Amino acid sequence: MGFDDGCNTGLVLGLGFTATAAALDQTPLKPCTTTDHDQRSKKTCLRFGPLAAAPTSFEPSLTLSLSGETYQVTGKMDMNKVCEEAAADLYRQPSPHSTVSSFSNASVKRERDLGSEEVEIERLSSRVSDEDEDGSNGRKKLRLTKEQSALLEESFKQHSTLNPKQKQALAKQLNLRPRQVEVWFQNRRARTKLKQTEVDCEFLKKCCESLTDENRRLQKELQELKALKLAQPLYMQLPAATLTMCPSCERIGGVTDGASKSPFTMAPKPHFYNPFTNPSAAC
DNA sequence: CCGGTCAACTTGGAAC
DNA sequence: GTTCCAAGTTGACCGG
Repeated sequence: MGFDDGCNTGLVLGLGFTATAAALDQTPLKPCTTTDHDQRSKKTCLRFGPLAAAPTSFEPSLTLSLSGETYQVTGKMDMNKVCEEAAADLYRQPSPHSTVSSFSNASVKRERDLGSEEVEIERLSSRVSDEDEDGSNGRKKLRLTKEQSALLEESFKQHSTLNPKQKQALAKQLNLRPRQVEVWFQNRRARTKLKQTEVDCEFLKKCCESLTDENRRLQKELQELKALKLAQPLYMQLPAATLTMCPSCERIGGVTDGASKSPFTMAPKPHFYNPFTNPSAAC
């Protein structure tokens, strides 16, 4: 049974969630299933806008209305700060060890995707050989050196995506194949997004907790107001919005709607007396 | 041995 | 058709 069932008190309790319009209107929070994008997997995910476009502030809100009077409670968290802290976590350095690796079996598609010039550069710049020591074609794990990682991170800070020219230049500078640079950036963006999702998730959890608390508090307040209302005279039990005062005779009028005979019935929409547009509605 | 990390891969969709 | 990217996966490697 609903908690407001059977008693038209005119009290309205609302739970809301608003975000700074400028931020959210470009990147709406979009819960989704991966079936949007990928029908191979049944896993679900929460997708948000990219890091740079993440909402900078959410304002969880809880509203309590008494016949048109609205009390609103909002909470605010600084997303920028949270994001910065999360990003800082990502900049740790991998421990350097062997940089020897092998070419993995490059796909036909990849060969096709690369321009001939790029393929040539890859061949020349690769630190690895086409063959493993034992002649097998299994892929070995490449670990980037500290310097390589640092430079890639530095570059990523400047722009999270690379155009072909930047990719070539960076690859040359790092003595890596352009493909490796490309893959590193792809993986780096994925990590950033993952981290951001975790941060967002934590944030939403906190919001949910605070709103639950606030909801509990307002429910209690609502019960108290209802109890108070029952103790009042009959005419005062009418929702405030349905009461009109005639400015000339100063008499209180009830609901004029013929469908609502009972003084306890709520008007579908709160009706406010406006002396300019609605002269003496009560009479 | 196991779980975490990360480079490399595959696939599919969007933009051109 | 080509290219780029996101999402998901694989497999090597490492530390506990």
